Amino acid sequence: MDQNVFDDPRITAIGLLFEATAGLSARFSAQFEEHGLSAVEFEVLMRLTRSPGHQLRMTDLAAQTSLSTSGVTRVVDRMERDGLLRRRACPSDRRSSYAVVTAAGLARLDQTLPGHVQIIEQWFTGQLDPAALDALLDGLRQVRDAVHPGATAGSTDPLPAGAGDC
Amino acid sequence: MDQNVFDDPRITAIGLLFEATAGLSARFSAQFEEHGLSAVEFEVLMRLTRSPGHQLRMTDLAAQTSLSTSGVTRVVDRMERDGLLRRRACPSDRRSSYAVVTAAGLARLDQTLPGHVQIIEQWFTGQLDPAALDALLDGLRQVRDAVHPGATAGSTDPLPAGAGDC
DNA sequence: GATGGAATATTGCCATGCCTATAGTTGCTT
DNA sequence: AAGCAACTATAGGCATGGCAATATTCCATC
Repeated sequence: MDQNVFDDPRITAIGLLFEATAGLSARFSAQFEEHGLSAVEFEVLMRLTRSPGHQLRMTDLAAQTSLSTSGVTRVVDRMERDGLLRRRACPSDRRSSYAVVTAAGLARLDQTLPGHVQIIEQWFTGQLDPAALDALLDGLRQVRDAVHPGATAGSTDPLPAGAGDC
Repeated sequence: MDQNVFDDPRITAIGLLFEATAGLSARFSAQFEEHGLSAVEFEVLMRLTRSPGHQLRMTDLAAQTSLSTSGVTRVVDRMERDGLLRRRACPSDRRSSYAVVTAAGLARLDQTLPGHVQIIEQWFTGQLDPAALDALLDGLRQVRDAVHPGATAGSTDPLPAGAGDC
């Protein structure tokens, strides 16, 4: 084991990426908690709310988040219990069901978003002058397009419909 | 709930960061699994191996990873069972114990690292020309320094000793 | 119109890891 | 020296979420 491996610029680079992301995640989680949400619940709320009709099939929601389908079942269970979502049967396909954001869910997201955006501004976008930020985002976009995990959390991607026929 | 919120450039920016990171994480996890490691175990192995004597106190290991102290107890349990680490009592302070990387642990890391670095090169550093990469890393460094979560995964930071007196 | 394969959501079982409580040390203060 | 607060590692209880199995529904093919 060569000690110099740790000084490899690639190791350093990936370390920077993960440390920056982890630091931001921690701040987000703390703020979500103030509003009674977990990071996953916020992610789900964002994805649903920006989808047509504020709804998605369970499968599509899983594909667009960091969760498996069973994970979606469970987080939707919790959020339905808390009144943030409700399930709606799909009339044209009795296998499917939709998760729909309720008024309470929209209100919760409304409460949470300003602080969320403010944290992004304070610790991320606001840390860099506009040119540096553009350069950073261009680089990230290129990496994201390359590694493309489907569509995950942040929701930058064009929406792959999913609301379909119901 | 204003639909335009989702087009806020700050939301877009944070989305890019998290999607890129998530995509890389997924590739890493797949490769770690080929070598019988989880992401956390790799993180622990990296942190310990780059520390003086290939060892850290449990507390320091927790501070330098994404785990709590009880999380460290449990991951060290597993890795000790698998022969990758062993515990060593600290003679000068009977409260403390060290996690020490074994020869098998070093060998496992040796097996894993080349592929890991290759993935970084293929999907991250190699995706950008040198100037763009530098710009990206400068931006990340600035964000990391601002949000500074202590020392986490990637291990870019100078080491806060921790091997101390034993 | 049957039938078999694909799709969908859910559940059981399990691993992981956090929070809190606990027990053992240490060292400072009186 | 006795007491006490801080520190350290661990264990119990709990929440989360993945994988595999399951039941239901759809659809294409015969």
